[in-house]
Amino acid sequence: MAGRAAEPEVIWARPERTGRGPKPAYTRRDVVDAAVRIADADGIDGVSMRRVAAELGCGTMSLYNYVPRKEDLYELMVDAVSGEYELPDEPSGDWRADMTAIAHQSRAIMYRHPWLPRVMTTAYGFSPNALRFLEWCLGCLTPLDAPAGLKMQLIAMVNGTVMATVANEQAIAERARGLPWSEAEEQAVRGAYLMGQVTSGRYPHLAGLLAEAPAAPVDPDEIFAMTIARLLDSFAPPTGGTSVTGA
Amino acid sequence: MAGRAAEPEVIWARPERTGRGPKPAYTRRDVVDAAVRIADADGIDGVSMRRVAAELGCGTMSLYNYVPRKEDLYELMVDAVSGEYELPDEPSGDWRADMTAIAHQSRAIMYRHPWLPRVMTTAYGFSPNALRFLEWCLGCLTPLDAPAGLKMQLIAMVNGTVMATVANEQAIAERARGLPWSEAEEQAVRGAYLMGQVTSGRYPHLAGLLAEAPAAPVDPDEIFAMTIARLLDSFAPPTGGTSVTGA
DNA sequence: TCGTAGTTACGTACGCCGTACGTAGTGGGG
DNA sequence: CCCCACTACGTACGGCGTACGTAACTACGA
Repeated sequence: MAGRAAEPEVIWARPERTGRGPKPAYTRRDVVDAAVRIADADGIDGVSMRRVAAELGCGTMSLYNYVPRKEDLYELMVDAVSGEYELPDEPSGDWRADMTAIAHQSRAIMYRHPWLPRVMTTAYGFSPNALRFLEWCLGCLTPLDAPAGLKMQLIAMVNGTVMATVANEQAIAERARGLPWSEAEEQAVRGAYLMGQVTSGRYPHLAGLLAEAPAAPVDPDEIFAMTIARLLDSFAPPTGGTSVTGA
Repeated sequence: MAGRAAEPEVIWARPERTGRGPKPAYTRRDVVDAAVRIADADGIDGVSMRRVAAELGCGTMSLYNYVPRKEDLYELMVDAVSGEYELPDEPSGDWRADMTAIAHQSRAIMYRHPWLPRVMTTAYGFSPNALRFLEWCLGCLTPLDAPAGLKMQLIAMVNGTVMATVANEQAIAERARGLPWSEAEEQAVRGAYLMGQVTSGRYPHLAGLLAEAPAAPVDPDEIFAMTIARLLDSFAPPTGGTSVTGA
């Protein structure tokens, strides 16, 4: 008989081995790493059980000894890259600085793994590294005098904002994968349509915006930093000093 | 010969009909509505070309007369439900009120169509209704004295926040679709794992948070309203009056 | 010590999926 | 009026997730 029956369980609670039987050729981590490599290279849709097995050099169905369902593989992938956070031993005491640093780390991780935002909308939960991350964030926020619920909101909003930002920045690139034509063609064709619409006169405000835009070429990093700063301000306005609202 | 060759194009620029030949049995809108009905009922993964055709009562391949690729169907679906925004003829003049109303409409739409957040991370672009929405938002923001780029950031952040919020609230329900067990079992099993971890002592801050939580049962609507208010504050702090920071 | 039960490995097969391609029939424009 | 662009759609291909069966292997209880 093959792997155990499908029953309600969380992948994190399932032991990788029980001790009996032949030694497995790989570890669960090997499988996940292979999947992450494929997703980084070819996008998340390139991750199929057959492809992962090929990458590993084993039979497709052998994977089911390590991972009960593909959904669990996704969760394991998210957890694996969540392990890339480098969290100091102790928070600095400046919660704004700590949260800003965390946000930048999140962004860097999502740039390394552009499939993350998409997968996280379905396969995100309280994985070990998610708990580690959450615990760290709460630690950073101890200096902030606020009820626990508010701290959770802050963390959630920072995360959500980073996700939305990166997803937005990389939308075209990610979408272009597996299209019958190139990314450049896609971008050109979409840009042409947008221009046609805007110059049609039906969207005066939008036209005004686009007319103004080229005058101010923007730096994504700067925008990101400003966005996060503003977000943190909204939870605890900086005591005196200049506002970040203006440009 | 069947439908035209695959070439770079935007679905919005492709005419639905050219005039020649027999009258189509359906409209592009019929196809999209059928897809939306299925997604609402069975989740986005229930939307397959075969299923949509069955819903419509036609052959599978007939759909390709209306929609060149499935990806385009997704974009059409997003645009269709984006048409559910009810936008007055003129902004009220109070941009905070207008943007708050928009955010609540967005949330309502995403509750009606829980698949939206997931699909929007890949299939979102400058569709007609997206342009209409954007134009409206920019109109609402004319009273706000800020550079165009900042207004775009504001709009993007409000949208992103709504998406992240709803996606988070509905994560378990959406994930449970197509699982080999029930949503209740899923939730129970995940809750049990979480409890086990938190009570292990490895996550003191998190434990403290959970100990505090049941004392303050939360109203999602209220949290959402507060989050949006805070977000808007961060772009233009209310002139005098109480801060919304505290709970 | 040894049988056996639990495990690993993996080939085969089923029912889905998106969609390329071919064919038949229809009706508007030159 | 007739041609041909167009609609409708059946068939088929290559891919997917994974249920199930079989064979080899090894740690443990008797």
